[in-house]
Amino acid sequence: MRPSRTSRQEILRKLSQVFRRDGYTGASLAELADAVGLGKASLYQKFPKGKVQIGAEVLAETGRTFETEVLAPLREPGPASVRFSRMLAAARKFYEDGTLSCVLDTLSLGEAGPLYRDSLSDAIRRWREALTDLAKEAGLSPTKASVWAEEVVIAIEGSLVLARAGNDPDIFLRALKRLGKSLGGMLEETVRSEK
Amino acid sequence: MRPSRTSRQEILRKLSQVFRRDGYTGASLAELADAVGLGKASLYQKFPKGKVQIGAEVLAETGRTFETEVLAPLREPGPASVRFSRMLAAARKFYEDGTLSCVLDTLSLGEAGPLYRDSLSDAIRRWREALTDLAKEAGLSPTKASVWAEEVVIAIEGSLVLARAGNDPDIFLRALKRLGKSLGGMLEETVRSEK
DNA sequence: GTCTATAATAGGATAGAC
DNA sequence: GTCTATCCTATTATAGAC
Repeated sequence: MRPSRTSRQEILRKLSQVFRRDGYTGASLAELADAVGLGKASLYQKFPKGKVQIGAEVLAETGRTFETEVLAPLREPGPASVRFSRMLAAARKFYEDGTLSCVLDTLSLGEAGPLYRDSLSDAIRRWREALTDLAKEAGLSPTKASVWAEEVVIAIEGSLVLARAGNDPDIFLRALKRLGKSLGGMLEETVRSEK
Repeated sequence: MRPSRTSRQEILRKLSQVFRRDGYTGASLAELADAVGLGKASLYQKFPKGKVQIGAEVLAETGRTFETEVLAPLREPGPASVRFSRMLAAARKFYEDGTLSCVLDTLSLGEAGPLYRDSLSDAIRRWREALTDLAKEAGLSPTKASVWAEEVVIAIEGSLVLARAGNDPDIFLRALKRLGKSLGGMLEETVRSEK
């Protein structure tokens, strides 16, 4: 039996919500403790190194969740367009229809940046690589595949920022819809240029 | 003589740097005071309502600067493609080659969001409108112009987030380069679909 | 494991001297 | 106008009871 393992995952997911709403500095230990329904002292029992450790473990857990829920569909069998659509649907859920920010954004600002730089860079790289692999498989040249992957990640991050700043989650949903057509569009262009 | 007016603008620009690096919560009064070379008490002389007022005035000043330095080129006479290129060059400078974040990002997180929502929404709307007007003038339909404008803003904001999170400002510069070709690309598509 | 209580420090804000 | 000094609160973190 391993109740503690599951429990820690659940705790980390609740903690991640606070970081994704308030950023690293804005997430106080009081809020973090409230989010998991514990006292501050109990958090220190679980994370002896305090807030820095909480952030690090939240990032690690968020990365695992993102891999299994959002990136996994890209690597499954089936047509590339379907796999990509599944990733977009999973992203929509992961970002709660544009109402929840990305840790790449909220945990890279200010003092948090230097703390988590490696973890953040890795997460970006993995996301881009999974998309690049899919695009190459779909028939794009390595160069075009890489560019397309970069643009997908940029569009998701940018629309999340604007959704939050403009208090308008629809901009995120619209961006996802357009992305759904972008792989096909890139392939058409490629075909056209080959004629 | 009005030395105070100019001086206040310079002060606000220095203050904005702190908000753009550390976010609202992360920008302490000590740091803000340091940035302008004054004591904390002197800041309260200039901004009696404290940090909330500093943020509000920084946003207003940043908005003015963005209008005159980045958006103004879009409204000047000349070919649309040239005006757009000038906006991109100005944006590159405004975001210091991808090393400085956007206030839309850093002043919309956590507690700052509710405080500055209106100002942030306005800034997004003005940016999008200026781009939409340019695109319509260039020959895009109102619908396509609006979509293109949205995608431009999204790409800039998204690439800035990734530049910061991945510690790789080049992604911002690459995004700007691709945007430079995007207006022409949209026009080509339109022409093709009209055939 | 979780709690109350409590340091110790940092942050926002003000008073009053100069 | 700017400073030093100070206040009050919030924040991070720890000690020790249960």
